[in-house]
Amino acid sequence: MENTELREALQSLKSTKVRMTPQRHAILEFLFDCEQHPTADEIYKALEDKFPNMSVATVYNNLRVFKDAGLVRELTYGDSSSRFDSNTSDHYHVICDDCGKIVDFHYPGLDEVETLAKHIAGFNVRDHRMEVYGTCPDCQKKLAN
Amino acid sequence: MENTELREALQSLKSTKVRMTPQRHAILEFLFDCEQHPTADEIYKALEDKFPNMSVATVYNNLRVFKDAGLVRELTYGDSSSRFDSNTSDHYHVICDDCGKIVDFHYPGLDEVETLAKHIAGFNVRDHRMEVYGTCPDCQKKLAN
DNA sequence: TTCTTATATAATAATGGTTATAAACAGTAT
DNA sequence: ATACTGTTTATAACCATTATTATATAAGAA
Ligand SMILES: [Mn+2]
Ligand SMILES: [Mn+2]
Ligand SMILES: [Zn+2]
Ligand SMILES: [Zn+2]
Repeated sequence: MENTELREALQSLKSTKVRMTPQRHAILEFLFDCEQHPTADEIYKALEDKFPNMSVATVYNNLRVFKDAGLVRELTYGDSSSRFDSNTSDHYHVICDDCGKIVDFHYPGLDEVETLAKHIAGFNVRDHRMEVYGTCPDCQKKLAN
Repeated sequence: MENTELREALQSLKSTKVRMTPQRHAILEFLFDCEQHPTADEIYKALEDKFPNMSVATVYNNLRVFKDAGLVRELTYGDSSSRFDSNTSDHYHVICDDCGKIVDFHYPGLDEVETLAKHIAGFNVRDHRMEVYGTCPDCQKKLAN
């Protein structure tokens, strides 16, 4: 089965000045097929068989294009690499401190928090970020040995 | 009035192998006096009059020492500089997208979120992170002009 | 189809926050 | 005094990301 969301993403890019190149298509396809949340370098390495001459800058450039078009979200974590998420619907993440795994986590939006921040701090609230940290089941098993 | 929390922090360092140096004391004092959430470089610049020869590595080294001792918390934001918070009590932050200002924000801990993450994802949950983003009152005024 | 040109790619250099290294230094214990 | 341990300073290295620029190409026009 073809990926519907990928088709929609390609369609939405057509309506702008953005041209479709084989590299761009492959990066977008990988992102939408990918269940995990890959880094730029992971995307680069995953495609090096198909595009042995692709520059890492091309990956970064395209990730920015996709981000600006609202097709992917960037997840940032301190000094380590950003991760990219083609799922732009509202969801949170649970992150393993040991292996770095990122698991999607659905939870009703924290509207109340945003409202309170608006009232207490006087901010014009746009967004919020929430993540839960801990040890994933796999790493729990490994640690038990 | 002397800063009680600073005294307690100094006391807790004494009980370890950590030695007290003038630089270390000044960095810790600055962090506890500072109402904002300074970057390493801001601390470095704030102390360059008192310690014209201090290395920026000394600031980073000490921030790590304090972090390991549980005296300060590091707030990370993607590719930009980390910020450091001497307030280790439970609180959240509201952050201005325009000027970068970080405002403390008290809210009952999101225990429910942690519990759900544990049940749904099977994680051994350790903690969580939550931030609200928007435009601060000052920047709202500036934008209104 | 061929032409045109704005956009994309690839190769490489630059950036900037942070960390590593190593020599000099400063307390403390023996 | 000497040895020991931890600290500072200066500097180099690291590494993810971005900037630069010459070359290539996608896509609309002719
Ligand atoms: Mn996700
Ligand atoms: Mn704070
Ligand atoms: Zn894990
Ligand atoms: Zn602001």
